[in-house]
Amino acid sequence: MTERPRRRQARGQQRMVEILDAAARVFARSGYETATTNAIAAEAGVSPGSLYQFFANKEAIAHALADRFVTAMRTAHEEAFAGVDAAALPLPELLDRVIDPIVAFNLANPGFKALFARPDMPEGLAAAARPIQESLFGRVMGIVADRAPALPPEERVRTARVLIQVFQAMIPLITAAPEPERGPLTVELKHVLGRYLDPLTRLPGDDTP
Amino acid sequence: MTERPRRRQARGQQRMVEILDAAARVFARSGYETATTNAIAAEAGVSPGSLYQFFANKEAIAHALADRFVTAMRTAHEEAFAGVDAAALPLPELLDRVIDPIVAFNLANPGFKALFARPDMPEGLAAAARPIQESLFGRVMGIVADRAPALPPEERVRTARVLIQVFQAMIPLITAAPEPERGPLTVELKHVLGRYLDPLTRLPGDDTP
DNA sequence: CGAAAACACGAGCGATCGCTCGTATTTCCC
DNA sequence: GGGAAATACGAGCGATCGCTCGTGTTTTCG
Repeated sequence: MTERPRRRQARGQQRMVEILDAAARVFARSGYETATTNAIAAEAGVSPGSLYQFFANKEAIAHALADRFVTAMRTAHEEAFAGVDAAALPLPELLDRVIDPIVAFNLANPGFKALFARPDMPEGLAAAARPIQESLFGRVMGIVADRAPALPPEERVRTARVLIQVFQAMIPLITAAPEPERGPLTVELKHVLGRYLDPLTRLPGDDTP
Repeated sequence: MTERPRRRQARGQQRMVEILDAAARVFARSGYETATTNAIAAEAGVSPGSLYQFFANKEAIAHALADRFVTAMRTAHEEAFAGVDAAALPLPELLDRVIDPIVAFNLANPGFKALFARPDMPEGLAAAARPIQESLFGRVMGIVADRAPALPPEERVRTARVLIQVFQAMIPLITAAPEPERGPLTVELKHVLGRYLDPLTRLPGDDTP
């Protein structure tokens, strides 16, 4: 039933990397559905037959690419959230610390959104992305809890959802913008999130500036 | 070269409406690429041959659907922006007046996002949606200009872009949410936009509450 | 009424795409 | 060196899908 995994040579592992690189480019250009496996093979400089020596089918390619992205994303998240004292840091600094690495990740991995932002994403792909989404949700929840401890849990969930949604919405605007516009747009993103979050961090009746 | 348009009977016009209704449902379920014309025909209770009596090809169906949505959207926008004195109205009231009708439109037209939010949208479709996007952009620009006249034009453009992007990002969160969550999420949307916009409406040094 | 146009049907054509298979070459390892 | 496994190739199979076409029915209109 299950085919035993084959022992990859160094050449083969290199090919797999090349194929995934090519797939990322093709998916970014055409989207998942429209991209053809033969086009991925051609982009990688490989025959269709060779491609299927390494990946069982099109979805397996996407899945391997997803795993690679998820790993890179996890690293970016760790960089973004590690050692950040959400309760003590001034809000602007906190936003800088958290947002800049994740924006940088999305700029460095242009295929990422093309693969994961699609509504017709196969279930297997969504499953691969879910742990990283939940991890992100947990971290944002933590920050909200640290900075707005008086907020009821239900509203805390809602706030975290809104923060993540707004953030993810601004990413394509930033990555698609020409270079000189990216900095100001990132500043605007921080304004949106910061001004949304700021009033929640004050207790009722507290009017310190 | 050009085929002359045929004179539609009442029965035919009714069929076209049914086909577009069916297409909206199928597109909403599967997305544009994955949806098959035979599935649309079946959903409409019509043979594939009949479908092509009314629409030249798949893209023509999407285009007609786009036109329908664009018209409905224009109506919703007019309802949202007409007779709103952006300079005089308190910000919360302004947000209520503008946001509620557009949210209602998106709730009433679930196929809309499925057709227009896709990255692989054919160019013809994007062209059909562009006038309405530009109209929306112009209206938001007007509001920003009314409420923050001191803002340099360049920043005004950026602000309008951000407002629209954030708004459109929150729409799927609201429409996908179960009913009891929609109200609170809409309130959050207004908070995000309101708090982002509020500081821009004050001149430097103005600290009225 | 009668002819022309519009409407309706559904089998199947042509093209595309994911994927296979037979074969040839390269690498590993004893 | 030599056999096995891994890598490489590309023509083409099978399935799917957008769309056509031949045929038959209903509506319109003079």
